[in-house]
Amino acid sequence: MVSQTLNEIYQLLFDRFGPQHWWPGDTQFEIIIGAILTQNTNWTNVEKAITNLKAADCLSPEKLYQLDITRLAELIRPAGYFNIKAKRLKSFLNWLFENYDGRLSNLESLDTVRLRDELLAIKGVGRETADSILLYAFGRPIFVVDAYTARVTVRHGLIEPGADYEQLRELFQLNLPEDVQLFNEYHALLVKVGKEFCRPKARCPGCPLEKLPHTVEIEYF
DNA sequence: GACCAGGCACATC
DNA sequence: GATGTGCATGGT
Repeated sequence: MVSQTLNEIYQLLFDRFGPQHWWPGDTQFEIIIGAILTQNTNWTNVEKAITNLKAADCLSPEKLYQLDITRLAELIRPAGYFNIKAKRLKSFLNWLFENYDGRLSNLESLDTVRLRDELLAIKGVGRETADSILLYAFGRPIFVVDAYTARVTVRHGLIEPGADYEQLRELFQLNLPEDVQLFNEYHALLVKVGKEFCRPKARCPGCPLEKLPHTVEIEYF
């Protein structure tokens, strides 16, 4: 039973690592900015960029909307891909101001499917970024998939190699209760175990999931 | 010095 | 629809 295995994995991870307190961020807006900045980037680099934005007093929708894009790129430089990410942050803010008066509170009344579709229409916001925003900034019951999610589930035979993003998201959403706090903690725990043990092309001694069957050889993923 | 990191858009086939 | 490439800093 898939749901049973998913529950077992969650318990093993939670028992080992405990609560992860995600998303690291003080405000709804900071969470959204972090979600864009962390694309294919280590979180410690994102923290430096966010620190710069705070020091420049630019971490609000109004300030960031008005900030010169060249200046914005300078501030977020430590997060890498700074030119493209400056554009992506601007495209989010342009959407917010042109359609919702620059107010995140105006998004709360949208249903989750509508909000997801609108986020995905923004250049620079893909599935993982949109779903991170939905779950961690808006508290919607959407399971966030990332490279770690794929690696762990493939290695333990829960899904076939090559499964796409939506298949992975359905694996969790259809086999777990629709619980925002569970989705929050589960995704964070998968990132934790991915960073510390379930790494590319590496065996994982000491991994909390070590005793579970591995149906896919490490070399393949 | 190589490899990796909490992706995405775009070109090409 | 699948695959390849550019984007870039900082830690291991």
